[in-house]
Amino acid sequence: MTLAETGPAPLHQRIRADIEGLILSGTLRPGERIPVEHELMARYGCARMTVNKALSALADAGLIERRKRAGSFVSSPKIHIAALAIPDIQAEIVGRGMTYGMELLHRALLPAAEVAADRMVLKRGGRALLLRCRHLADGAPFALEERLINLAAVPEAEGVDFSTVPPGSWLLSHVPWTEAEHRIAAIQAGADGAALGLAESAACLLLDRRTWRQTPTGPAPVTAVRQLFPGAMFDLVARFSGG
Amino acid sequence: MTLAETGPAPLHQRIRADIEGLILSGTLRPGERIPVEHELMARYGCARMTVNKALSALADAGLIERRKRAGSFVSSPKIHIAALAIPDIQAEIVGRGMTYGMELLHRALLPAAEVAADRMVLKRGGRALLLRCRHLADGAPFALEERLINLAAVPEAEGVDFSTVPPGSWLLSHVPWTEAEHRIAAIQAGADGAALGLAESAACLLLDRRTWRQTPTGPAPVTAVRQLFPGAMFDLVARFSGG
DNA sequence: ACATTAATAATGTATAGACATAAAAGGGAG
DNA sequence: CTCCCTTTTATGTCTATACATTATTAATGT
Repeated sequence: MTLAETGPAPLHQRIRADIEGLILSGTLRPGERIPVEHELMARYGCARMTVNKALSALADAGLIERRKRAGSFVSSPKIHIAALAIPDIQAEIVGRGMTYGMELLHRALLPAAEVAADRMVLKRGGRALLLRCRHLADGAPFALEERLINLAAVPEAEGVDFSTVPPGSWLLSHVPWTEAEHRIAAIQAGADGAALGLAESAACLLLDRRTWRQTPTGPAPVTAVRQLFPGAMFDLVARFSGG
Repeated sequence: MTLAETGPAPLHQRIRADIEGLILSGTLRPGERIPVEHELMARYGCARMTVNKALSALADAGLIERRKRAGSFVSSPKIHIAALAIPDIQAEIVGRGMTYGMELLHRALLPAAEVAADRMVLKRGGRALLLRCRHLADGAPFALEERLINLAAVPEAEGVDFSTVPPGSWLLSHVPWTEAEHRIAAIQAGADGAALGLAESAACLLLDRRTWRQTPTGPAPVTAVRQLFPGAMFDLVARFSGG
């Protein structure tokens, strides 16, 4: 068995790939019409459902728009660039081929009154767990994290030993979240610079994320994180896509 | 016709929505098994193809994983957060309800030798257009942009009057691109701060983007941009998704 | 006991046909 | 000419069936 042995792709995937190729290569330009289903049926010698599956997938992916009676048309590139926001710093570091380490700097239980309303809105009498930790990649500071966990939504968190388990990784695998709000900003390191080995004036990336989970009585806040990254750059490759 | 009149959704969408709801609400947790197709057929009183379409869509969306002989399982949340990188600053500003303005600060034709290889690799004898401009929102500086356009890939660009048309908007509507590479970083404003009305030490967001277009002889560079945003924050809301 | 082989249960792909739905195009009445 | 109605075309959904693929489980033969 050689590596080149990919095997033949299913027909609907081939049709999809063919058309995708035509669009990405510029042969079919935005606004142009794609052959109607019956034509593709004839061209590939298959049933309409097969063609339909391919075109539906392209439509789902946002590459084409389908209009009844009119046909299918290449959509103009609406760019939803993928990905930033690192949900799991441990996974990110390991994925970069470095060894991960963490230090728990601070841990406290806060009554609702002490939690800033702009970070998380808790019910009266609720409590939150405040964690402050430092992530290390190959021993060097990678990020500083301050996190609030709503103990009403995630009571199990109180018993977890977060001195070895990164809170983000633990939450990701234990709590389903349904909505998140992100903010990204550039700020000067200030007093936090020391923990990252930076000057106070050094520019940092600040990632602010709050997540909610769906409950019968509406969305309940799960966690709020603020992560500070030193000068680090995030590279991301995006492909043309309208989804 | 009232707004509430949504009409009944197609069955496969309803099935999909039902299961998605179970997952997002936490009733079905990551790793748990989803009823097999025959069970769903019975429950909804429909054909297997219909159930299959719903489950395939969920799998495409990354909410579930399907294994032959074993069944379908809720996947653990792999987060591909949507969107950052502002492809069209004009659209972004207008979308925020502000008035857009721009100033072309500099325009030059560069021979290939003068283009830094880390920004764009040009063929011998090729030329690039260098543009430097400032974007304004409601009259205030919004971003500083330095852009290179490969004239071999986009010869028409040489004749365009970029003193009124933002280069990003023009390129987006005239050149199909197929691949882009992004970088994001936080840096201190330095000498550029003045043009943005900032101190030299102020932290800025730097967005670096390079795009290619597919050609018969392989991908050809189209443009390389470097955009500097003052303290601005980008907000984005993401939903649970694995796509 | 162990390796090999067969049965089985689940998903994956595909077909041919049916009816529904939407929008464009055309035709006629006023 | 304009408005309204009908026709036509293309997509949207769904069914019932068939066979392919794959991994597990069970059976079998040494």
